[in-house]
Amino acid sequence: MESTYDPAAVESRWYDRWESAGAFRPEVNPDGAPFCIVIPPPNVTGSLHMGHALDLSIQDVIIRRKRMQGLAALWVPGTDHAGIATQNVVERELAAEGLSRHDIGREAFVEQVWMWKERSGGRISEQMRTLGFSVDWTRERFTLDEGLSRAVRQVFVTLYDEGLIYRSNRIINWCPHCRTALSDIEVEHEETLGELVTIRYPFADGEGAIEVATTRAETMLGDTAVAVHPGDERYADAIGREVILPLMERRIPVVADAEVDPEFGTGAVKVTPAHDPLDFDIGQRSGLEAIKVIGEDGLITPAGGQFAGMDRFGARTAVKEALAASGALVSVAEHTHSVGHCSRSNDVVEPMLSLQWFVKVEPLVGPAIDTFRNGETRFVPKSWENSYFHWMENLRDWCISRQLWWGHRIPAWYCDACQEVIVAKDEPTACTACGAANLRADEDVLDTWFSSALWPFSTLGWPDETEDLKRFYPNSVLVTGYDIIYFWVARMLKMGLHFMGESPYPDVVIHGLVRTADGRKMSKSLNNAVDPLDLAHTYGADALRLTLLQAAAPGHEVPAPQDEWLDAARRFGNKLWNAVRFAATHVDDVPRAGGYPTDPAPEAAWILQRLHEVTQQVDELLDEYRFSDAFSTLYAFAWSEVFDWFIELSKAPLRDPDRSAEAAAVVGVVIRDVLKLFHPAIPFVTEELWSQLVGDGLLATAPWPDPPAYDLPRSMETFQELIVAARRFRAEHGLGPNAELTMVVVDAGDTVEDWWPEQAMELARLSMTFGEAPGEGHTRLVSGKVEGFVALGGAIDVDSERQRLAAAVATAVDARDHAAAKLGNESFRDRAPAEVVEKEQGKLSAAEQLIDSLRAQLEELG
RNA sequence: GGGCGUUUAGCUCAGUCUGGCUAGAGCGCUUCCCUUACAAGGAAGAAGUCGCAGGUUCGAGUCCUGCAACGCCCACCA
Repeated sequence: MESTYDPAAVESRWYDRWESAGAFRPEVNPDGAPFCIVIPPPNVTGSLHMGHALDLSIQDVIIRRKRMQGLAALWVPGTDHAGIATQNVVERELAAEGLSRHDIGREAFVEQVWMWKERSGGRISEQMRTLGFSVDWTRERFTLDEGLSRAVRQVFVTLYDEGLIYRSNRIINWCPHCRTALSDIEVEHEETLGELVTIRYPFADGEGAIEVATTRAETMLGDTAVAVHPGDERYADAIGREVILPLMERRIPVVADAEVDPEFGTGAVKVTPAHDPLDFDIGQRSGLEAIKVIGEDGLITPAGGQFAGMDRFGARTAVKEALAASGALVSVAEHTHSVGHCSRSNDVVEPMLSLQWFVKVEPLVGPAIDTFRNGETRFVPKSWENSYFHWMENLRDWCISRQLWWGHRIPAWYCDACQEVIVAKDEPTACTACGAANLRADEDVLDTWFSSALWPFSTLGWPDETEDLKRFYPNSVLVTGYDIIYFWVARMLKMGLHFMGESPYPDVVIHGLVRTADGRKMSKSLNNAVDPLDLAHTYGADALRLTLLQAAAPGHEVPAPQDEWLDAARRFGNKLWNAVRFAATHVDDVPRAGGYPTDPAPEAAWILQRLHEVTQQVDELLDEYRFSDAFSTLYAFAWSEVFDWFIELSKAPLRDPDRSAEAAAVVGVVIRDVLKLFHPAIPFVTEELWSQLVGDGLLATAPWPDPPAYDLPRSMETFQELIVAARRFRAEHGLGPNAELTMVVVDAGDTVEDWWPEQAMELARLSMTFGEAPGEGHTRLVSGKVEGFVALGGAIDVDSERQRLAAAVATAVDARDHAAAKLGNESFRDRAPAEVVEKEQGKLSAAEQLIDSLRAQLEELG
């Protein structure tokens, strides 16, 4: 073995071996209970970002541990066709050649996207392999593959037949850039400083006027009424009269509607039913015409009169100027309000009347809430329930049709002869109503999230009754960032409960988003994103994974990996490497599992007991999805107990022919279990080291450790003896911790001559400086047998020793006073639990003793 | 306009649910040590009025109330 660990060389050689051994298939544990995670499918044409690296590292820890625990662990990989995102990418490519998708036509365009998908779609899976994620590639799925498309059509048709999918003319969010409708959550609201324009609408009978305010002046071209609150006395006379719409010179009525807030602005609102949801509702109630003045292209329609053909923002200015010129403009004031932007193109979204397909969500919401209330499903951390409930209870129907070409075609056909709408899984040959043969297929595709919502069961083969579906639905846990709870998690729950009758998973683990050092979201557009593959290249995939896992505390945002942390994680790999290198020179034949000694030497019993405790702790923490705590605990145990302590303690026994076999066995077993415990987090280096130390099969499929507990009387007794002896020794010689004091423990019968001078170096190696007490300073147990001490040398720095003692006295006095004050408090004595009072008394007397001894030492120093 | 989160050492964060040894970790910093798995290492050490103000309690970083700063989410503020 090399003396330093080279991640690049090691990491490149394991993934293929795992895969070809079938290690990631649930079939490796044929008798195990099923355990299943489906991957949140990344965009097929994208590449892995830091958020994926975190999300997938967490899932890999879960799935690898379950696999080692003997469960039939399945992690289903796959990708999402990502409708708008992917279509935009290919359209940009076309644009570079001066073409639009309309130039080449739908069929050719879709073919081009497929080609693009074939070209670049492998990138994600390549990156996942590089980072070591143990998914079952034989079960890989794509949201647009044949099986999932069948699932989508089945769901659509069923929901349509149940009346939960309908087609309707309503106000939707329209992105003029993408030229498609969007759902509510694809709109991002941004606080924007705009203008509040107040306009005077004169009454048609010539007496007076009514003033209305708007932030979108151009929409006034489509006004078909002015509305006021029915109880608003200021406008009681106005209701039922007509006003003249400036510029358009149209007579429009003043109507009453309870939704109008009399407190806002003038209390009168212009009504544009075709371009505002509230206005649309008012229009419905008052039977108003809806005039569409902004088109799908973002330009003013012919209905906009003289402004027709103008861009919507240009029209806003032009309308204001025209209003000013005609004297109808009352005022223009600065006004901050939130403006919707398309989450894909960032273009300003236009509310617009449009004929679209919707999912009626109300009947689906109840079960998706109850599943949490009755404990069938839970969020980890639980605090997400509140916002989830609040959000679910205020849902509006989900607009699912998109005017795109890349996606699942909506399975609807229209008969122009009799206006029949036919929704079916397979294309009908003739109208089911009138028998006409010429049916027109719906041009639109479905929202990408429609197919994602089916992912937990569609990937397992639904609607077919496959073995996988029976075995792995419900899944076991879902891991995702909070940013797609509404997009994805809520919809999976609704669909899973509706179609499978069971929650898709009992646990929903929500982690934070990866933040940059200054706490901002990482994003390509802000140009502050760090490519995880770059970091994996520099520090190793293991280092990246460990760093992310140590940062992932539940309920918190995840700070982006910083160079120092990554470096620390890489150094840990090196430390492990060297520990195994040491062990491998002393140990042969480490068993795959078991091999725990029944009557270990004291230092062995100590580390084995710690191994037992730490394994239990780590198991508990991982069961609670507390990855940061689990791996921090493990890291501290491995480094400061196993490497710094235990390996040092083992050196003497390993050299002693009588004890070396036993010591070697323990070293082998302990380090083997450390490798096992770390394997889910850092699979590459541990697998490599497993091959060096154990060499029996793959670590990836080795059994999870379950080390037994040990009693520690013998070693603890010895440990105490050692400390007592050290103290006595120092007291006798008037030495404090600042003394450069070196001591060793020698076996019974040994004499100084036996050890000195030939063994001087060895003694120095084994010797340690003793602190004042356990926990203060460091004390090492060098041998199970403590018989005496040998001083090899020593000196005291009187000044610093005096300073130290003085500070120690002050601290001890504080402690004593603190304890005394507590004990002097009557209610403390009366009401605190007895053991607490006892402890306090113990503290008091310990402090007093300590003060005495410290003062004595001070005096000795003079 | 609602809701949520955060505020603890120079930096990044645990600890708060379930109140109890004089508050912890990593990194950084100071001193010492290149000795046999590892200098990409080892040993020792300094460093915190736990955001502010009240309250409950024998006892508060932890529970309650208010405030402040920062961040996030939701919302048909015309």
